[in-house]
Amino acid sequence: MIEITLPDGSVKEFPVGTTAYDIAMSISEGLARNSVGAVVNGEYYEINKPIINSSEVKIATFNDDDGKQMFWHSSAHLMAEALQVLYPGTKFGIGPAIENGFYYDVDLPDGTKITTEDLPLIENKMKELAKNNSTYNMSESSWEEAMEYYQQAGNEYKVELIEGLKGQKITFCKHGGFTDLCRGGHIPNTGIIKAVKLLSVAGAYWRGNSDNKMMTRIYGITFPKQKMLDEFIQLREEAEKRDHRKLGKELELYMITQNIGGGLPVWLPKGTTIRRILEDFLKKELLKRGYQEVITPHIGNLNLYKTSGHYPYYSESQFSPIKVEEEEYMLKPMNCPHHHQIYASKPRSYRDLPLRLAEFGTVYRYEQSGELSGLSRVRGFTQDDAHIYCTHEQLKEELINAVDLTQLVFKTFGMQVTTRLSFRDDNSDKYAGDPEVWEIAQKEIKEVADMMQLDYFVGLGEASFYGPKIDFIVRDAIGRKWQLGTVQVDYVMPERFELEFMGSDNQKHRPVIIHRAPFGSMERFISILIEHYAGNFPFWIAPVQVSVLPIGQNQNEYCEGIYTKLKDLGFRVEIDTRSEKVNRKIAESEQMKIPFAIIAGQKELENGTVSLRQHGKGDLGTKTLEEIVEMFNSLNVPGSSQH
RNA sequence: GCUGAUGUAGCUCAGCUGGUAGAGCACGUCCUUGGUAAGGACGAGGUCACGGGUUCAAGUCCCGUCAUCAGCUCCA
Repeated sequence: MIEITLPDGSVKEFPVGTTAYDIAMSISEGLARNSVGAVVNGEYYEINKPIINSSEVKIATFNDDDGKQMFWHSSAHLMAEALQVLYPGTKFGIGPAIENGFYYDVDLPDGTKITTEDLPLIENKMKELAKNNSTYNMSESSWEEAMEYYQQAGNEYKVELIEGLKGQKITFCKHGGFTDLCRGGHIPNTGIIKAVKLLSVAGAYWRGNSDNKMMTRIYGITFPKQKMLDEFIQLREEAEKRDHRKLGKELELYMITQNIGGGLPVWLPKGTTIRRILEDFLKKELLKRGYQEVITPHIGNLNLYKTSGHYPYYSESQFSPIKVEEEEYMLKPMNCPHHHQIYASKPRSYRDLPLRLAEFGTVYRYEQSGELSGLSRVRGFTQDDAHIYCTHEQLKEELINAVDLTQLVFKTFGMQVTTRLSFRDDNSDKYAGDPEVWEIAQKEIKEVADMMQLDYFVGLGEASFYGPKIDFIVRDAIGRKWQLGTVQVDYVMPERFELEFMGSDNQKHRPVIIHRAPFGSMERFISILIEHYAGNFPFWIAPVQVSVLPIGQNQNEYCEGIYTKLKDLGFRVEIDTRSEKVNRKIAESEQMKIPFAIIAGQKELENGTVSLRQHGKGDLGTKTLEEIVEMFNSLNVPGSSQH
């Protein structure tokens, strides 16, 4: 007998060679019916794979992440089988489960191309094959046998994968007429895949390396029930409505025109208002926290960037230098070197530190054309940048302050973030500076993260070339991840720019630099903000807070008075005196997602009152202007989530 | 930059297998002065992304370029 420990901690005895299915049955028939596989000591097991030793066992169903992974991994096999039938000679690369579904990278036979139009065909073949209820059968062979198999099959991709598994037993998975190199962890049979949707087809470099051949990647998702697929599709459609590129146009926040240039967003009046509100909010915080604001030019001498090392390190992603009177200038790709010049402009004493220089600095980077996307990825953007020059002793406290400010920003806007400690990859030579100093910097960052009880993960190889970072990452409406805020430790630039301060010991010392930007880029932050609120900005951010709508032209004058009063009080207000019906005016006010509409007809004019309507909620009834102003004042504070 | 898809009026989109461009909204003028999500009439508006080619004839077919979208690579 062996002992099986279940997730709730209970331990049961089973005979040697029992299966997850037997264990599930012993709990309930329903669980057994819904189980798609099992996690045995952290490894994925098929439901019928014998368990030999005492183990921790978790039964996986489609309702948990492990179950989904097995389901989608198995679905990738099914898609591969369909592709093999439809496009004989296809070579298969890798086909993993991902967060929402799966993909398979394939190398199609010469002359074959798969486009979006072909996807339904493949879908149908998958559904057809699924109905065969084929089981996923695992088998094992020696490394040499496996190698020979794929060498004969002429599949250089699998050969490469097997090379990486030298000396190990190789496992295969076979279902229907398809055999694949596979570690294991499958659903009981193809028949439980009831709903199939192939989502997109795109190119993907083999092994993620742009020097390698580009394969065809097909993304798909499957479900055990059609209803689940319907819900998934509906959710996706809802998400697309939040897309900032769509809302940005509809709400007249920004535009991008080729006449100015791709990736160079133009802020329209309403978008500019939002941006100014965010800047005002942050500037106030910065002053409280001892920052000093500076302004530096948009271009700088190329020598600066040679000193910093950004040029030529990033020369591929910078605009070409501009030659003027025998000197070369760069559109600044970052603000740091300019701030370092301010630091270096006079002798500094330890008494001056920490010196915190802040700038909403606009930088220009040559991003590859295929990368540009709305406000998220652009060629010109403004960082809410600052550089903190401090002593080593002050570093931790300053890091804590910087992280705290970043957290305040996300809290103020109610945004969910994940935190990444971005560390160096020891196997890479892209980093500047002494590895030992890196170790220290990373240790300091980790200590701060622990001290502040950040819920973080470590990203190796995610550091910048001059130092480790704490990055704050959010998702956009369609699930893509973007880095927003960042706090970085830098021992390299003080060396390169020979920054110094006079210590209390009358000796010269190097300061440490913290680079930090809570919003990150104003453009990207606002793109996320638009999607976060689905364009329904809270009152304090809304570019137009209230629209005044006279019912008939007889009330235009009365409404002008209200409009002027609100405007004088500092509210962002619009008035619509057109000879349109009030329904039309309301519709347009709602469509522009303006938080409130003040409506006045003959009745209100005679009583000296107004009627108030809230966006998305409807008529709030008759009020006096005083009541409304009081309410608006209470809503008009940073961090207020009310609309 | 790479792979694939797409590009028609300010916006959203129609335009079947080639036969000389349409709708709704927006815009302008006029009528209408209305009670909580779109009142009516008329009008103006397009080198069908751009450049070549095939054809008697190209928005439609072919090639190239540019841009947008999805993904890959990259991201100080």
